[in-house]
Amino acid sequence: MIGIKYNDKQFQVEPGLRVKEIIKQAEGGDSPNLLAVRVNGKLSDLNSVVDSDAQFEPVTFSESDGKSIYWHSSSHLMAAAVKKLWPDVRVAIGPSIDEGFYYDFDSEVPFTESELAKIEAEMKKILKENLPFIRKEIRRDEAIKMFEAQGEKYKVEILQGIADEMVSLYSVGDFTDLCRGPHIPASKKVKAFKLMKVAGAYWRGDEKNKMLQRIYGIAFPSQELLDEYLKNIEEAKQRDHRKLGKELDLFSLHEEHGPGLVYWHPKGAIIRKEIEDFWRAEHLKRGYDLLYTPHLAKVGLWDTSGHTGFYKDSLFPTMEMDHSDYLVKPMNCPFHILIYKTQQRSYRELPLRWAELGTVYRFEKSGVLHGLMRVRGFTQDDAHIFMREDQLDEELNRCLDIIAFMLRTFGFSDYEIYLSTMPDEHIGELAIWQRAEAALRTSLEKAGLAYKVDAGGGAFYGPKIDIKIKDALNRVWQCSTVQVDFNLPERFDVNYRGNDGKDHRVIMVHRALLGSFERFFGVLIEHYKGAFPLWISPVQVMVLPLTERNNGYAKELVDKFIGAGLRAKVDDGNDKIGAKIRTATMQKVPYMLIAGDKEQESRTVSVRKRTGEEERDVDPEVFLKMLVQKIKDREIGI
RNA sequence: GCCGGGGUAGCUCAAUGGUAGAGCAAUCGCUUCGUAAGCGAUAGGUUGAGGGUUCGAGUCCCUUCUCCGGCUCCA
Repeated sequence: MIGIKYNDKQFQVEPGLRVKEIIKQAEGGDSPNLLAVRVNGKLSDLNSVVDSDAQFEPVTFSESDGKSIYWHSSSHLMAAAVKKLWPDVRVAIGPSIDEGFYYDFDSEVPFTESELAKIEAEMKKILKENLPFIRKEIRRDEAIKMFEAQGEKYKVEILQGIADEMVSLYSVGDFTDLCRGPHIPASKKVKAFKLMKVAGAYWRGDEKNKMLQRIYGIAFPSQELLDEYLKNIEEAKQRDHRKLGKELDLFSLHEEHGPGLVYWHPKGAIIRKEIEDFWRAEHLKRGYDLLYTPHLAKVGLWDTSGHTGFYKDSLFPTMEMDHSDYLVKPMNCPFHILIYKTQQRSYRELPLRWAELGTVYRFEKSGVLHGLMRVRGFTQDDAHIFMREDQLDEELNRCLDIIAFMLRTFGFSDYEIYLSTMPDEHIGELAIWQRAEAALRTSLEKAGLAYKVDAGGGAFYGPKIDIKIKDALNRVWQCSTVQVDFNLPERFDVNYRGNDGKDHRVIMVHRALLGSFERFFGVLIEHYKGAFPLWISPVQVMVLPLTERNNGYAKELVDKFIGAGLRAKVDDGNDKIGAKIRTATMQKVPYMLIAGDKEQESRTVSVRKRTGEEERDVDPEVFLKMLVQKIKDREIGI
């Protein structure tokens, strides 16, 4: 007999029993939510056999390991269905992902909607049959032979990269796949699923390799959970900045006149202006100077900076004028360096913190453009800090502090921070890298920001911190960045005169808080679903006269608010009050002031928020003062 | 750039290879109304562009631009 501990219950069983049988004994029946177990902390199948003392912990869908097992098994089931329908299709890999699963197939048949429907139907059959997942361990060379015989060349390639002598296979029905596992015990555990989309994906993620067809899917233990998931996706789509940008008249793109180039409409432009004003004021407060630099420079400057070499593919082509070639700037840094080098700099004047809202152009590949998030022309809220090495810690702290301040002001709390360290190919001494990485690390910790380390993910010229914000569909976009640069100071020979009378190399830090105005605007639109905080709302107050008789009083009110520096408008159109409210609410105007005969008589207003709350008999003067204060405080709520 | 799917009125979408339509928005008129859509009329199109097949193309074929979803990339 062996000793088993499950859910704090201790008991004795025969050796050689399957996990699920042991648990059945322990629980006195089936545990329908159970997907797998941890045996002494290690994930294991319910079908596995136990012959020694062990401690079991249940794994269910409610935890992340449970989800990944569930989705991984679902991907096997999908592959089983595909192989049944098209035996000639070759399978590549099929993991679980953050939300759901995918499987990559090499198929002559292009998978379209109708194929997805067929696969779904076949999967349903497989689920009904309740086929068990069976694990088998065999020698690696035997596995290679087996997959070679089946023509599964991708599996063979994977196996050739595995060092272990023994590998495990999982079979479900007729479909056997190379897999570490664990898996759910049988196909019936998957209650509700949907194949979401099909997309191309390169084998092993390398664009030189063949493009495979990747089918994405999602699965849940109940139809209700699936419905809820699909509903959430629909709701997220309602937040898409491209849709809201049109509906709220914020910006446009004109593909026929240049993809990836953004036109800011009046309502978008006023938001940008507010953010810019705030940004500039905050920089001046924090010891930055502001710069303006040109949009073009002769090719020679970009040869020195290295852009014509390293980043050739993303530059707009040269313009020739009077026998000289010019390039539109993809970055601001070289210009700031040129300004730095107009004088012999002393150690006494460092650090120099130079900020610019610099508009740059990069020729991004056609397939990567995405609304405001990935564009070809954008304005970076860029700054370069030139400093002595002994100032590094202090300056990085200041960078992180202003980043945290900015993100907080705009109401962001859901973001990911990465510290990217030295890659294999790099320039600069190991000592200075370590020094800079340690400085970045301590500044993050000092700012109280949780971060992940992306080992080897730094740029060749220095380590960096990236902050990524999520969009409505959970895609992450980089906004803030702090990068230490050992490269440009070398290339441009950027120095200062030290107190020893000798020249020393400056340390240069690039940093952006918002990243680009375009991307940040896109993220803001989605974050607020277009219902912006009062201080950046394009129209802050909409006055709605009830009838024509009240137009005069309404205009009087509007003038009062405009006079106090607010953005107020009147809707004196020929609509009923309900329609006017509907229009203003859909435009996400924070406050509607309803002015009818009663209000006009008593010199009051009726206030309605875009959220639907109402308040009658409000003194406009008091209301105005309250709004002015909220704007001054940059309050996020209204 | 690659794979798949799209591009029809300002917007959102219809239209077995056989007369291009609807709703919203716009314009004009009526209506002057109490907290999320008042009524009627009018106007609006080289169906992304170019070529081809056909008696006939929004629809089928080719080229091209571009968008969407991914992949690769993102200094």
